[in-house]
Amino acid sequence: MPVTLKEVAERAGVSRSAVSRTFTDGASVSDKMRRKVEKAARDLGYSPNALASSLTTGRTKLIGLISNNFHNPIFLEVFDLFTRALQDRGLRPLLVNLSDETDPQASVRMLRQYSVDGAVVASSTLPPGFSKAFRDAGVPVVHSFGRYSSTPQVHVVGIDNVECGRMAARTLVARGYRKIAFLGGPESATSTQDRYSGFFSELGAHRGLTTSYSFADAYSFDAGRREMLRLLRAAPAEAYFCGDDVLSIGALSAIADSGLSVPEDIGIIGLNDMEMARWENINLTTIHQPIRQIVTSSIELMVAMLDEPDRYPEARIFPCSIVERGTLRPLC
Amino acid sequence: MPVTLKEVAERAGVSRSAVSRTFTDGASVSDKMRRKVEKAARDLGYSPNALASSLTTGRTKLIGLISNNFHNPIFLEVFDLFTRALQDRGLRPLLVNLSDETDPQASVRMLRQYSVDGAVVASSTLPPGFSKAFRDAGVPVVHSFGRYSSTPQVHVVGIDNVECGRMAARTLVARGYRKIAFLGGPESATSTQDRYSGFFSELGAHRGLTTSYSFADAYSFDAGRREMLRLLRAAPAEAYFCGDDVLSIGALSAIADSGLSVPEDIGIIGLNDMEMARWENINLTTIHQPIRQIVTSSIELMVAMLDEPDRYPEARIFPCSIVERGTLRPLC
DNA sequence: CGATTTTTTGCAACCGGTTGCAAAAAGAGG
DNA sequence: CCTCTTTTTGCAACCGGTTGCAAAAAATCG
Repeated sequence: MPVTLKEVAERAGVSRSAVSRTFTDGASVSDKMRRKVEKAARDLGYSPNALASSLTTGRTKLIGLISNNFHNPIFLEVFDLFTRALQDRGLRPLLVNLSDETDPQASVRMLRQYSVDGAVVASSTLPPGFSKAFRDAGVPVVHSFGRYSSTPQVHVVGIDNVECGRMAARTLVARGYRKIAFLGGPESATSTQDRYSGFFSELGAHRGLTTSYSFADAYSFDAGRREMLRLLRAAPAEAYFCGDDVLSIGALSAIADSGLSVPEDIGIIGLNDMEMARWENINLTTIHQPIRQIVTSSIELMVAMLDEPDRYPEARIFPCSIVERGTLRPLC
Repeated sequence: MPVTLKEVAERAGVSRSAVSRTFTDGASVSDKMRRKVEKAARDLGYSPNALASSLTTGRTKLIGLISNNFHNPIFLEVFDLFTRALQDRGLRPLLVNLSDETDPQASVRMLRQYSVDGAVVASSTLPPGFSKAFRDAGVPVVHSFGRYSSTPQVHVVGIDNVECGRMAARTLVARGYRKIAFLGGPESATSTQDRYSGFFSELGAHRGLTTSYSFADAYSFDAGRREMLRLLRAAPAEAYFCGDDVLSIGALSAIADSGLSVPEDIGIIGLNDMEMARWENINLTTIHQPIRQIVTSSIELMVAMLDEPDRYPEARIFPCSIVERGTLRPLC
């Protein structure tokens, strides 16, 4: 039983439009009127119904925030950054957990029912087709951490995973590793595929290497640990490029359990540069992904699209860099 | 430019009410009519505007999900569980990040503007007064992980933190530790206060102990690490009850860096039993907090309140239990 | 088959706001 | 003080749905 505009109008003895105008900025109201209305509103504890007004204005300030990764701590930081950035701009995140459901249409329908002004897909695993479905449905969308393409069909903000794969390969080769392996995230993830292809295309340019690969079934500590435990039972490689930092840290845990040590017995390079990577007892050599910039840029793009829905799709790709710590042997 | 009910009505050649009724379950529509309308709707790609209907029905199916902890990985799991549970029931989480803002009124106002059907406060740090503000504003609220009280003013679902403190104290004393300390989370957090008071009230019942305490400034790895590093520079205690598992793990990292070992030199007991706690290279002795049950129960309560907003407030407290692993010395 | 009951349908008002338009009020200028 | 502008205000229609009510249609029954 919240207070309505009509009640405020009656108490202030003015028309409903007058009340509406005092709460719409840019509308023409005299100071006298404004004071009268504000007084009445305060007395009654009125605050306008955002949803009702969205009916006529066509904007809800609701933004769908869609993710399918609720196991990788990096995403807690991502959620933190996204929600703050949205809130700072008066936008509201409607969170969608895609963990099981993966059909874009269901999400699109749901978000349209709630008339979201836009949608942010925050996932390094979903294919471009997923976010495309939003665009097709007329929902402004930006795909954060999505697959890089020189001809993107939707706005993409992220990194060039192929290049990261190459960078990892160059780094391992430079350290003199000859038996080199890729321990990827889920095989179906676009980020896994791209890192894989960059990694092996670069390795292919070098001779005398023994290479192999396998995939963890999720971007999570446990999956990395399990997969590394499995690898250790066979003959492990000299160095691994792990799909990301959580996989790396899971792998490190597995290696420690087996009595082997890093970097003496096995080298590890990760990707993300999450907070934990710099703990002294982890001290992970990794590729830094500029998460804050990606989030900030995604939101800027989203905001721009609110005014200009048909904005030409662009890819914003941020450079990554190697962070040298202690899980690879020194340069020879 | 989404399709509206009116357009569907015109295409099907029926009244708008007919269309509305086919999409409202429990409404009386003949099969013939239903088929006609559904056909037209399908042709046009219509789906009803949830916000418009909320105007008359008074329900948005929007639930505010409020948290101020975006640094503790345990909360990623909490978000995962909450969002799934809500989605399974056709409810939508509107995420509120309280990291900076801490005045309840601002959140209350915002969530009322969006006419949420209810609010879940997921925080072990916010005081009961925070959630009370929602109740006072007529917004059904449940405080998950909130402070236990025998006379709760709002629905509270969680654990008895005082009892957990006692449990930790009993465990440490039983292992023969005499120099015992509390490494709490933020001092202002209700969970910290309760764990502290339970811990020391139990210790007080034993003689010959040396006790001390300090607080980390957040429930995060880094804060735990920093605080333990500080403690190690002075004379550390024999055993620590850490505010929660992330603090424990941060502390373990600090201890490892200092060349000391666990449990030989220092004992640690945590609280939460997060996934990482059972990694073999961490192997943290801790107190298990039944997160899934807390979340499930919170949502059940929320759903019940949607039908019965004035339901008498209750506290649902779940028992915790010690999980013995390797960070305390064996029982003597 | 007609009368009676039950089901289905459409009308019109309403939910809580916004907004184009014209009338009313205020200000400017002579 | 009277015009002419400019600003402020209210009316009424509209946004996309829902719902009570009464009329129309269908079903039941003797």
